[in-house]
Amino acid sequence: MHVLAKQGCAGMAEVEPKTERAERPRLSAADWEQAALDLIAEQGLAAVAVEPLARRLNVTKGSFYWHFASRDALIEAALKRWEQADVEGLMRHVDPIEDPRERLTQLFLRTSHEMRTHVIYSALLNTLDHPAVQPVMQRLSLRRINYLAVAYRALGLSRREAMHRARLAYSAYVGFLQLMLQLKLPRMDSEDFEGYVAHVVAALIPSAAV
Amino acid sequence: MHVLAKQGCAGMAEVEPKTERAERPRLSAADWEQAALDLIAEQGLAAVAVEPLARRLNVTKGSFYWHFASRDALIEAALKRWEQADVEGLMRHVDPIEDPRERLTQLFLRTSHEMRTHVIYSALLNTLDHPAVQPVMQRLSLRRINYLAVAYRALGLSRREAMHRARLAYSAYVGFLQLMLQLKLPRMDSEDFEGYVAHVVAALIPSAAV
DNA sequence: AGGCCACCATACGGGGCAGTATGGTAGTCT
DNA sequence: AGACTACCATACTGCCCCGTATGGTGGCCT
Repeated sequence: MHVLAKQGCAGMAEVEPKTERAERPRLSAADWEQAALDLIAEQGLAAVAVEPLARRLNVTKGSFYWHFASRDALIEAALKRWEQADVEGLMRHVDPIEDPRERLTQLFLRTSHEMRTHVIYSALLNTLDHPAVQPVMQRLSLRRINYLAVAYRALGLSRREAMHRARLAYSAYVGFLQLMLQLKLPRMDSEDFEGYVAHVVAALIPSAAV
Repeated sequence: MHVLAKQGCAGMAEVEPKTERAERPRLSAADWEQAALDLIAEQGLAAVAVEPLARRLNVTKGSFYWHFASRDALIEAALKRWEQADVEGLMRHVDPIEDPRERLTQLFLRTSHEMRTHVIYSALLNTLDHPAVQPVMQRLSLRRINYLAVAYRALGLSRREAMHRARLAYSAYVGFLQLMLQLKLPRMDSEDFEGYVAHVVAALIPSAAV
């Protein structure tokens, strides 16, 4: 019966280069969180169900409930991980830029290219009815909008103007995400896309005239 | 132990003539479609389930399956009805306006005030994975974007500029809907809201300088 | 008046997922 | 080597919804 003859005896038993099969995954909580985020990016939070997720990882839910108390616990952990990574990305790559106009421009350009965190953001926008999602998305969105408003203020706009412009820019961001990633409007080719981004930058970042 | 003494034995136990109870609704297919749209506006398409909907209308699903072959059949019918009404609204109130700048401005202002159709639009944006929703939303969105592009062309923009500006304006529309209706960002007071709309109009509609 | 039919209730079977209980196995430490 | 523990499988209950089958009732027509 036992077919593990070729398995345990070969000294250190290297990681089975061949038979693929089960691979003995041995998952950790972080693996589940990562898999959940992947699933959110691909199919939305609604697709994050325990049993399908377990099937995807070639285990059963008996495994899952060892690592997490419930589905919601997994979701909260995954969201926490994602939010943390998102904030760090902003602080590392954009915030150091001194000139506010350059900072805004780079923020727009960066956002238009880096995808993963925005794909998840877009997917989560469709599940705001979930109690764990709402507060995370609200924090994150307000933080970003305020970040924009501060930059616009530094460009010389009044408080109200800066706030309005920040809202407008962020709305355009959110809407574009939804139109492209969820609604799947006919995908623009690379050239057209760059043209659009340039248009947005020109339209939403006040010109040099102070 | 058994407390059902007062329950089963009372002869025929008439249907309670006094408590007004059911009101004898006698529903039609249109009633179901309307109720479905109401539910979508309130809680999204996912909440449109046969049994809950029937409870809401004080009937059982026995009634539903007389009018519709399936849940999806109801959804398709409701979406068709909604799309039709949306198109008619545009054609009746905005399209007659001659001057393109005035037409655009009125389109923005109207959109910012009339709510029902946009609430449904926003809710449906969260359920684009549903096969019946995707095509409707795609048609409707493309139609609106092209409508904007035509108006921008009439204002003197080039083809590409007009298309980009239309995409931007529509993205701002979609994003603002999501931020306000789904994410429920702190509701702006009426004055602030009007200020925002004015800001958007000023930023997205080219000034008189041709 | 009697019947037809639109509309509805009741009851049932089935499926998918959440969560629990409990037993199994493989790696590690001593 | 034996025990301990981390990780996983199996099997079960329960809930909620979809869809079907079938029987009931009231308004309308002739």
